[in-house]
Amino acid sequence: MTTAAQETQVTELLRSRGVRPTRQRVELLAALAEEPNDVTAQSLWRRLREERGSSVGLATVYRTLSLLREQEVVDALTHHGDEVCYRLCSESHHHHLVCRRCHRVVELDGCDLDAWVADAAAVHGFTATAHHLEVEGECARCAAS
Amino acid sequence: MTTAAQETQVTELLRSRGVRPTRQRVELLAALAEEPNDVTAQSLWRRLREERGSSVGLATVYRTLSLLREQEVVDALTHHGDEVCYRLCSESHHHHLVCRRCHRVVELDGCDLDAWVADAAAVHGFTATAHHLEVEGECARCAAS
DNA sequence: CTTCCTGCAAAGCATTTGCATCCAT
DNA sequence: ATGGATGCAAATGCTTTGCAGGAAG
Repeated sequence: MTTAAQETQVTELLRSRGVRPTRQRVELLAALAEEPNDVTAQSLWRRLREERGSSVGLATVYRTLSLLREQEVVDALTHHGDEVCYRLCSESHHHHLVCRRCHRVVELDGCDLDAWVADAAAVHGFTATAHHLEVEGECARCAAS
Repeated sequence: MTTAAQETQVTELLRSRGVRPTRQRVELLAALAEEPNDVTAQSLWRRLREERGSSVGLATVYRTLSLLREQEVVDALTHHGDEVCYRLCSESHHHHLVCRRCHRVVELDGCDLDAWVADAAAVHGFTATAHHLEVEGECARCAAS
């Protein structure tokens, strides 16, 4: 459930990014904060309507997620190949570790690949500006079963 | 242009993966081999029809690319976010360096991140089975202009 | 021959957009 | 008040699928 405290926090987050905190945006972000894994726009929309009694429209979910991605409030992942998934992530540079069985996502903080990446890019005359790493594996729980 | 030698080479590649070398598949793979960068199914289809006089259907392009991806003959990339791009790549493990201005793609061979990745995964109880790194940057040509 | 492949057109689906209405400031 | 945001439905565009005819072994 969404508590008043959570709503306030989410509202502040939106304000701090210059995004007007409308009811729908606050609802969406609060719901996203409670998702343990990444979700598609469609699944988040269904959850909002069916489990949270929101009357938000699908188009608004898309518009809001797109806006939040631009403001770097959420990360957009594409590891399932066909559809885009969203996730509320830490603000610092990090990578994702995804379980290939249960799709659980864990954040890998403390990336120290910058030097390696810069070197590899320089070999080809490139100046590296960003990098994205995704690690696929099996989590302990799935490996045990 | 596609030479007879190229066609033979492409045909052998298909045979070696147990894929029946039909005319369309050979045409497609020969065309892909000449693409310097990654292409979408749509753009490859247009090029086949308009610049190579092929009468291949769009559905066949999708079907063939999908088949070749399963056989690991081509790599599927999603760096533009919305559409899937394909590319004929080296067979060994490698990563991609993409110019954010001109979208040129260079392969980064000799990845020695396995140890780093395995360690990072182990911290979270995961067993790493694969990893994908994409480096975004600016190529020398674009940086100069 | 027989099986798999292809082209075409139609269908499917995620995402975007137009527009009248509504809400936050 | 008033400009931006929303909901709905229609449109868009990539990708897949059904099916009759065609090619490969």
